[in-house]
Amino acid sequence: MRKMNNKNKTFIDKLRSSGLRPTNQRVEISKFLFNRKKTFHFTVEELKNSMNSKRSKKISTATFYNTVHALKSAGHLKEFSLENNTSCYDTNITSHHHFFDDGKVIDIKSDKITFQKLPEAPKGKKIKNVEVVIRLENNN
Amino acid sequence: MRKMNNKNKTFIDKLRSSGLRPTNQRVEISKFLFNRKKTFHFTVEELKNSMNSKRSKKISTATFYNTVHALKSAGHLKEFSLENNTSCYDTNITSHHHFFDDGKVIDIKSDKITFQKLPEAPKGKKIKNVEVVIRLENNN
DNA sequence: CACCTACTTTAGAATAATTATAAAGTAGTT
DNA sequence: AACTACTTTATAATTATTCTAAAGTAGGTG
Ligand SMILES: [Mn+2]
Ligand SMILES: [Mn+2]
Ligand SMILES: [Zn+2]
Ligand SMILES: [Zn+2]
Repeated sequence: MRKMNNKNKTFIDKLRSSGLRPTNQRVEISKFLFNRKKTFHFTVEELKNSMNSKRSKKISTATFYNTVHALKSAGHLKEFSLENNTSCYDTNITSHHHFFDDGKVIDIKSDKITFQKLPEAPKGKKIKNVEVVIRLENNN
Repeated sequence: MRKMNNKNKTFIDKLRSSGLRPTNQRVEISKFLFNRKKTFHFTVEELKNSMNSKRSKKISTATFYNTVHALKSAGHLKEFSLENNTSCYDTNITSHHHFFDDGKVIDIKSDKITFQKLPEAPKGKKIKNVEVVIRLENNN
């Protein structure tokens, strides 16, 4: 049985609401993802390397994938594809947009982009969300 | 030496301007891609299956990948990632946007979406392009 | 506490998309 | 016809991801 303080509360709740028991591995992952000032973007491989490089007892790849998937399904993470066809996860789950700058992904707050005109959804369909990617290149 | 008529001209030129000699396999691929009324979206696997199912002598996977990559590099195809992290190619190389409806990808003409506000690029950078994806779901 | 059972973790195998390799084929040129 | 460079292809390798099945762990029960 593991002692838990109020600071742990939020990220443990995210596990619970994802249908996951707060085991040690999952708590560490959820803490790493959510117990920080700024949101960020990561691939599962990056997450695994960041966390496991600091640990003696490594967390397995399958646990990273399973935990991230459950958090994503519960709506605690957003997922999108990078240009090299790998999944990138976003701890910022608010509706927002992105700059793609070479490998880097940078948030654009939702209110920084507004539309003058948007098409209607085809009949029988409705719009689930609208996401903008602005690709960057160097000046000159 | 292969007889060629004017109708072949355009898609053979796309091969030449991609640095590819117009061999039989490449001509057939380029013809399949560009010698049609409407533009379309495809994965390499779909392209390979569509073409090879009609042929006795199959074109190899590597030739599909090599040819598509060269056409893409020369700007005759656009590439983007589907939600399952596979590459989708677009014979419509004009700047435009997409509906993502389950597995289906539908073009949105550029003038159907206009912006009221767009963010500036970070210093040292400029905007290469702006692409919008509108995800659809069923009504009700 | 001892036990049960369901859930969890993990190493390793499997899969899927893509890329690399290297041998055999082909075409344009002399 | 012979030469050479480019091309095609089968197959192996790689990468990201998912699956499998065995071993580990945690709550609840008596
Ligand atoms: Mn890939
Ligand atoms: Mn994949
Ligand atoms: Zn983001
Ligand atoms: Zn398109």
